[in-house]
Amino acid sequence: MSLAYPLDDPRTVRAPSALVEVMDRQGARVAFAANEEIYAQGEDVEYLYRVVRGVVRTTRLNAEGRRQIGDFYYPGDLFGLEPGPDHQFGAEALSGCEVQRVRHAAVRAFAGDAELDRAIFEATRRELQRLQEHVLLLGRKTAREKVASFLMGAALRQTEARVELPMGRQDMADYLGLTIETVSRMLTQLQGESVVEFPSHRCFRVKDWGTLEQLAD
Amino acid sequence: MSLAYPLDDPRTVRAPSALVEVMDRQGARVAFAANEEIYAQGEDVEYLYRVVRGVVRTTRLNAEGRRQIGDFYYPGDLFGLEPGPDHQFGAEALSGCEVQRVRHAAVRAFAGDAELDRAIFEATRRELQRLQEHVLLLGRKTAREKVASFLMGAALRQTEARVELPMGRQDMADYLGLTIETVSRMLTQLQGESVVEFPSHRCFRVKDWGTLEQLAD
DNA sequence: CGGTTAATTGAACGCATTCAACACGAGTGG
DNA sequence: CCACTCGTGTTGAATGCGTTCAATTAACCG
Repeated sequence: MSLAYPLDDPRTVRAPSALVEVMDRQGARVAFAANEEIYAQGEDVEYLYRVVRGVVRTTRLNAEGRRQIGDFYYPGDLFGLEPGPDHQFGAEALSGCEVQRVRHAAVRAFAGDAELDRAIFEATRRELQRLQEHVLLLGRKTAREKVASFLMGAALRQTEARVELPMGRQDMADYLGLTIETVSRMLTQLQGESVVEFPSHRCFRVKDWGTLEQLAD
Repeated sequence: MSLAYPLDDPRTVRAPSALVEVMDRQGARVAFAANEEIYAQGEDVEYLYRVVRGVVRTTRLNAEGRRQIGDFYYPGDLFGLEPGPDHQFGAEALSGCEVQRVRHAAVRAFAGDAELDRAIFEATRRELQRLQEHVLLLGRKTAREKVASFLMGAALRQTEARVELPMGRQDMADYLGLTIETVSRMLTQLQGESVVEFPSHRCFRVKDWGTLEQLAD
């Protein structure tokens, strides 16, 4: 077997077929209502998940109740891959959603299949890249830049001009390390400068790609 | 035994044996002076590295010159494993240091060895864990908590009561997403409260583990 | 329509930054 | 040994960005 050498750009790699096959054969589909918990922070890692429909968020709460969102997972994305034996972050259905899940034990039974190992490794590497960007965003960006980066990411995720935001302001804030008020102010500001336009709370359109790109770095 | 392993630290992540073997056989040792660049941000990923002596930092600069430190790597740690084909972060010798490096191509020649693949995968997962903690630190901790977390991490890295800090204040600040002044103030504050004690700038001792632990979460 | 939650806006506050001055230590040469 | 310098770290005062608290508005759903 061979892992992901040479290194390719994870952004170009989509759903790894070998893994999808195993998940299709061995995995069960489970539906979750909005805000329902898929697994809890601190729970043992048991399953490997894949989003079929809807969006999933991973969250972590500290002792004082401050919440940090790890990431948002869209249809096709793998999640639940964690470095340790227990979940550092919990997972919740953002909207009503459907996920496919398979026990790690079942995946392990297929170990030896090179393509499968590669698929899991790829997913882990993609996770690494997301986290690197997240660190950069949280560490050295202003509120304005954080929000711009977020909108940029959402816009790049879809091809249409009209971008749908599946999450509310609180989720955005907890991802960006800000408060809802600051997020709201920055959105108003960016809209006032005609960088973006919000026909409704959960939907926007980019009007000035240059400025947005520059702000997002 | 061909490899110097100057590690007495239980928390430091050691390179898995299969990988160490390959690096010993195929890898070259290279020495770097303090602040010398090991590889640049944006450069192609060519080698896999392992710290032999000294400490390495990974850094990323944005357009405005703001710097974010990804992590610090100690003897025994693997670094240079990145998710994409090019380095998102550059690597520099913090102090004078010695690293062992092996081309990914050489590692690839040994692919097929299950233990080796597993070793690289393990290293990637450890990287993931470090990043998860970093995200949490940057997103939802106060300056006081950030500095406390940093000291906690440094203290847990070694068994002795006297903890050596290999990096300066600027490096600490750029890791924590703060300024040197704020870092300095928090250190003075924690010392004033007898949580820690600094006999010199680069060396400290924990006096109140309970408080430090609580601050670090 | 109300009833409820989510989002925006305003005003005051506070934490971290900024800018500036000062202290300290290490290395160098008189 | 002291004076000098340079780099690094600390401290002070003022500013400002983002938060906090509070009130208002908008959206959603019966």
